[in-house]
Amino acid sequence: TADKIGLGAGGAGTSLFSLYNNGQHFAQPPPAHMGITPYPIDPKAGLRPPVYPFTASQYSYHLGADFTQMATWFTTPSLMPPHPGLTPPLPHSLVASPKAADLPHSSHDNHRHHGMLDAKTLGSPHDKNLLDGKGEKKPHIKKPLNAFMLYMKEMRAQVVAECTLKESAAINQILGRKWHALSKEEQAKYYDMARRERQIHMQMYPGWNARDNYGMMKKKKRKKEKSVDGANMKKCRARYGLDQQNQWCKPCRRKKKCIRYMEGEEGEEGGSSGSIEAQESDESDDEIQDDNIHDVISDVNMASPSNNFQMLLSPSTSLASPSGPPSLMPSPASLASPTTPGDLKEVFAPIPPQQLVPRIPVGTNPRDLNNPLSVNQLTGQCITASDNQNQEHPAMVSVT
DNA sequence: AGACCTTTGAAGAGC
DNA sequence: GCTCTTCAAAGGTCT
Repeated sequence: TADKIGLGAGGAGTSLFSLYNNGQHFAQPPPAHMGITPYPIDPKAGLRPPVYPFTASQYSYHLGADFTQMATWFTTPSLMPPHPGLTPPLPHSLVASPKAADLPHSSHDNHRHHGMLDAKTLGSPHDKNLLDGKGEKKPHIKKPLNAFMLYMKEMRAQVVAECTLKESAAINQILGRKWHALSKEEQAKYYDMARRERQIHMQMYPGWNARDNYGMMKKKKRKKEKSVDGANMKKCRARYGLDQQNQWCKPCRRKKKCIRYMEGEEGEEGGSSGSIEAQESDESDDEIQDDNIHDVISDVNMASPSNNFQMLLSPSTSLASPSGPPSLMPSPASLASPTTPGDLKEVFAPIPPQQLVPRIPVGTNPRDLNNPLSVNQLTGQCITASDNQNQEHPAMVSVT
């Protein structure tokens, strides 16, 4: 049966794992430049298990308790590998989620290791994703993971372990910064992995199209579109760019819905919102000033995230621009043209080395990474509880 | 229960 | 060719 499903010990001769690692074991400690501490020791369980979710165990083909499920799935004609003689390793879109595999209290840990298809990945007969409009089964084939997704899978556990943050949104921000901090060579490793994922995915599902999965999140999209800061605000931004903000309509400058774009939308939300002039002038000065502060903060983050500038006035919202680039770490693109509007100097000041910034207890607002206490804004590293013990300045924490 | 948040990259659609 | 949109993972939080 193993041969039948293409999971023989030899498989294609070389496991994806060994391909990815050029023969090196993947569960090595990460490069020192990542600044990751060695695996902490769990007093109860001893050494932590390897934090890489897709180490050898995931890319070699252990047959365990879920084997029957795998066999059933793989022997489904429509899901069989396209070429009988081809025995491709499983791409990430088909292997077990570490969530299921790494459950600390799993009743059969030894059998639920990585590399096995789980119900979530495969979809159960009751999974609504498997049913098309006619009630017929339609397997949901997930997209192959891209380089960053592979990196996230690998590094998430480490970041979570060394950080008090637990929310994925916050963790992902850290991971995003760490990703940018990787060397080209390090990133190339993940790009290569992603490329192989796509190749294998393509071999297994020749007819699959990314478009097939579209619509899954349509609900979300519709809800987002209704929000005030929807994509429409990008219209003037897209049209004129950040360099010509004087050309933007007033609502756009204030992160409101673009009235110029709304002119083209017949009778939708724009029609009931009153005239353009009214929209441009019917708010109080206080509101405008308040908005401008938020805009300034947001725009600086977007226009020059690399600047060595510290936000001294924080908007009430945690992140200035959900769709903007990473605002706290330099990005390669932003390094090329660091600009900061001169009129922002009253709001922003350069951070001298070792400047003390107000400390807020770790975990107060875990999602707020503009909050310097959650993350070292220059390194992307978490500020841990132990960092948060500046005796000289109990209310401050040093940022280097 | 399910949407949201947040990240980057791939891929498709539309212009 | 460019821009925009969607979806991959994750899990705590919110509705």
